[in-house]
Amino acid sequence: MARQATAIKPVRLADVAKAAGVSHGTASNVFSHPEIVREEVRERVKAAADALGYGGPDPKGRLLRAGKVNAIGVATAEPLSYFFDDPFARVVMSGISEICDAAGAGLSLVSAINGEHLAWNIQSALVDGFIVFCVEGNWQPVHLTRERKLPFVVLDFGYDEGALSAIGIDNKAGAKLAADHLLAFGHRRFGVLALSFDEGSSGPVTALRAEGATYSGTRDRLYGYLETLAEAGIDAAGVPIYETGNDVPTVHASLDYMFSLPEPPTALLAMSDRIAMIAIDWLKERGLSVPGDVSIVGFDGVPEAAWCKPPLTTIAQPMREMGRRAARAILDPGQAERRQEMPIELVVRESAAPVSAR
Amino acid sequence: MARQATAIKPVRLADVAKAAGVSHGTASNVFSHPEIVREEVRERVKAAADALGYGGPDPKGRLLRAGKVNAIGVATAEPLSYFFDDPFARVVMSGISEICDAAGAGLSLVSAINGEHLAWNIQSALVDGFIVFCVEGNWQPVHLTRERKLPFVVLDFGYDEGALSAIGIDNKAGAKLAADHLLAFGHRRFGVLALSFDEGSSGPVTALRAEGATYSGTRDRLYGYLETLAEAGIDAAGVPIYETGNDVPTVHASLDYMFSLPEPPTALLAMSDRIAMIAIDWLKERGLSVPGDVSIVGFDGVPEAAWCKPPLTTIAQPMREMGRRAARAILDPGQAERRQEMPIELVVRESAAPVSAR
DNA sequence: TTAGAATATTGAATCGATCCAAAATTTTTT
DNA sequence: AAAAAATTTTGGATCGATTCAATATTCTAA
Repeated sequence: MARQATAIKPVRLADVAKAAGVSHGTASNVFSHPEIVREEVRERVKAAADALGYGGPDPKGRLLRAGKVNAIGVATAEPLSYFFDDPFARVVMSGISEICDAAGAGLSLVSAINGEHLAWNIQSALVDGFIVFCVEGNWQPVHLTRERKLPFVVLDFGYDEGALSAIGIDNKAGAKLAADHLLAFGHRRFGVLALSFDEGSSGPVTALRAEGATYSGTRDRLYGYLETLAEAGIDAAGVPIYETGNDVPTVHASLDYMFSLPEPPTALLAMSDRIAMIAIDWLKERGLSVPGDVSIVGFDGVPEAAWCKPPLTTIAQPMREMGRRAARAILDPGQAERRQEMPIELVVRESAAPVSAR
Repeated sequence: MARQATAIKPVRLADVAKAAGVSHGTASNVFSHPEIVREEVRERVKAAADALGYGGPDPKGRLLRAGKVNAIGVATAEPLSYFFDDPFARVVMSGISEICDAAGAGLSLVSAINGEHLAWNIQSALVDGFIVFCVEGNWQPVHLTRERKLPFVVLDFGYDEGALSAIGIDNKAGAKLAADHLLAFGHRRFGVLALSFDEGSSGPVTALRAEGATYSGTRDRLYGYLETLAEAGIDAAGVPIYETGNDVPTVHASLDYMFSLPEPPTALLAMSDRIAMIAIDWLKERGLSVPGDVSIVGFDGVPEAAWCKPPLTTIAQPMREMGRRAARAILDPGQAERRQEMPIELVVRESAAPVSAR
């Protein structure tokens, strides 16, 4: 049997109907409502379909009439591989999948690094609604998606324009939790390993940096840390803050900076688990023990954080549940609330401990 | 601005045209070929669209005319979350993503645990072609996909019906590589931790078990192991073989079995990295050192295998490249070959070492 | 001013199905 | 055997756009 892919002229339902000597209405029924057509006719039509190599009703045609695609779109401005590589995204996607599976819905991933493609891809995506991964405060996909006038939910990683239906967390409260935990262990010398405040920037900064920040998540986390420290009587202005790009080189740079200070920190507040894990590796390589010499608390609650050495104490977002909610909001758009704030939680593991006696 | 999701009556291009007092042909051009319509008219139509809350040309309509969806489908009979959770799948997906990104194509994931949904989802997926993850030798999605008469490629994890375009590896050759490696270290007492030969079966087996196996991958790997051992003068009939379900309980059972034998193995041939990693944990818990007391070689080359303790020696499949090829085959169906056999490679890490002197 | 060229706009045909009211056929009832 | 009821089949309308040949309009040049 030769490959069929090269079929020059696709067979249409009408062709099958003609060949079987029935109306197209009947032919359609054979495939969509077989129970209402007489057996004899049904067989004849099916035989004709087989003979012509008909691949079943083309969903393109069906779709137009049906209206509903039965698929939810997930959009991001990151490359598509983000969905499979990024630990955070993966857990969220897993939650989304769960709901799709239960509803028998499909999942369409839409992305593009290059802006032009992104626009087109979002405009032409065949979906009933969008979940937008608004990573790194890039709002373009949000706007594009909104244009489609389809149900959509923003998975908000630091974005809070009131007007849209978003699912997010209280970043400031999360940061407070982290700082409180370290404070309770008696730490007084802190360092903040921040995420970007604006697209692509990095380097040592002061608290003022947060003011005009594009990424409100970063800003809120910083405020959460600093306010908590201040309440504990620590001079927030003296706390070194370094803006990293959530990648190895900038995190290394941030640590080079902090540990060359006259009074290096004994406690590190990392705004992501990724940063924290990179930091742990760096510290171990420098012969500093975690949490013996330096304690560190991450942020996000990525699965990897549980396997790393030592297991990372972190602020966990309910990622899977966020995914579930987002998917439900699309599949059942009626009851989407304006904004859902999910609870965060301090997950105590082994990377933070009482300040050492030495 | 109120939520739009509840729009009772979606606005159609024709409505916009009417409101703007132009033909629908012109209205269509405003969106699809704006350069050929006079500026004044263009603005008028756009204004009308805005006023009516038109979300842009509905891809459902456009699609029917255009023919091409510009999306590739990935189908499996596993739940959707498989794509985000399974380490093997993730790497393959990452390769697929790469090509989709480059081509500006979307990615539609299709699945269903329940067979009925699967059929429907595959039949109604809006895609230009399918990549089928034929895990665990479940052929149903393959047949369903073939029915669509679209380009499709099977990512073959142990399936080799000649008639279809598949991408796979030479399982037997891979198994030989693994066995040779352990043989070279002087091992003479082996144990085989097999994958299933048929849907859901497990337990201790003999080489005969492979004969009628549904899963040719499992069969070929077993033959590869056994033949190589036999060539080295080892009595293949004396090698314990245990069929596992690639999960913790059955792998534990397999180890309980092997290590209660009078002459427990010093070298383990695992048919998947997952099995190997579960085995390593089990061995360590029993106080057996790897590779000091027991050497083990995995199969697949999953990323985790590099991070585990000790890092796993394994037979790597070029998963990412398999994904890339599959995606290319769909996007450019002309030159899909019948079957592509990808090279496998022995990745030497630390889980296998010379047999200990004791 | 006007013929001719260049540019814009129109509207019918098309994509591939499903739906549904009406017509045809078969079955049941009287 | 005719009428009534039930079951099948038909074919036109529809979903929402794009395309393209034909027509209308505007611009240029004489």
